Amino acid sequence: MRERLLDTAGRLFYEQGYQQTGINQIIAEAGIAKGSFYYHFNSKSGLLVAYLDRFVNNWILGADIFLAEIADPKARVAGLISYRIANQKKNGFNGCALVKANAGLEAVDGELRKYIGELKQQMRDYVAAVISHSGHKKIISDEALTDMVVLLGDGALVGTAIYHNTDDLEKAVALITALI
Amino acid sequence: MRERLLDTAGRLFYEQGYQQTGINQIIAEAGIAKGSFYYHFNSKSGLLVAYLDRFVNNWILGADIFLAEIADPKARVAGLISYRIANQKKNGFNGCALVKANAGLEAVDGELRKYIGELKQQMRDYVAAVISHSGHKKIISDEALTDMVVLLGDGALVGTAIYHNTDDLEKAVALITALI
DNA sequence: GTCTATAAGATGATAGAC
DNA sequence: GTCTATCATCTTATAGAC
Repeated sequence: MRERLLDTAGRLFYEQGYQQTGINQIIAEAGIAKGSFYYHFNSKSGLLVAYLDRFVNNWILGADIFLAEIADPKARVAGLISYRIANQKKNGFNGCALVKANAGLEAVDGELRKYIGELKQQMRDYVAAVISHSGHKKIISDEALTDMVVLLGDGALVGTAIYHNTDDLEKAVALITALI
Repeated sequence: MRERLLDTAGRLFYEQGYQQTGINQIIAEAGIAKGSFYYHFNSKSGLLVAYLDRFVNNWILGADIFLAEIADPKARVAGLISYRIANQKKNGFNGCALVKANAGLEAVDGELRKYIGELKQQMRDYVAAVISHSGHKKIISDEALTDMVVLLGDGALVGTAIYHNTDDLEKAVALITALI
């Protein structure tokens, strides 16, 4: 039941946004009563935290699987963006789940925003690890390349969420490929 | 009155997000009755469109003023990001208004998302114009540099909205400076 | 652990007086 | 053009039966 709620809520949060998705819709689509929902989660924002946590875990696990297919360690750096392209094609071009969740919070809620920042840092650490094992051309430093991949990736996902295509992500792949 | 509503709503939309801001709060802070609000705007999303339109106009006007202070046309390319740093410091580190508004819409509302895409294109055209007059080193093409500036800028604003600082934007300045 | 019924309040929007 | 009063609906969350 808890898993079913997380699945349904995750899908709706990502497609519609956190604020746009009400408890009523979540329980209706999951086929679960309201009382049961509040047995498993203490509040709507508690559900959001659980969802974001699972999202980042799955993102890293999925990246491991995706990059394992790429033999050349240099190509894996560009593969970090290709992975995002694959994710977007699979999940409806709604951009980054963390960014979308962050935009759906009041400016007041610094606690939750801080937590999102920590999750984002986990993703950045993963990117940095891939780059450190890549043996790239060192046109720019490891750190600068990490900035490049993270910032270009996030910027391109912004375009993805607005235009509902992967054009910007493909531009990002081209820009990064020239540097590795 | 209409201007006062736009000012108040714009500030609240940007600080809190579109969905988080109710008509009641807008009219309370603007000191205007609900009936008067609906005399000036036909709906809440009508107000959003007017606000976004004005935002992009002001963004371009502000960029003109900001870049006029920079003598070297090459330095103006990096100045496009410095401009965003100045904006964020002035307005509370909430990222890009268009991105934030887009995240606050249902997936269903394709019409409004398309309009946001057009506004975003106006900003990109402005960036492309600055670059075409910059006489940069041509390490990469005009088009690739435009992608770079737009995507790095948007990506860095994502970090700004999450961490409430300009660290990522300053990294973007460094990356771009190395290319011009 | 799941359910139904309900609470208290906020939401966007409208009607009609002045 | 601005106001007050009101509408139906939706929101998150709780109480208590089974």
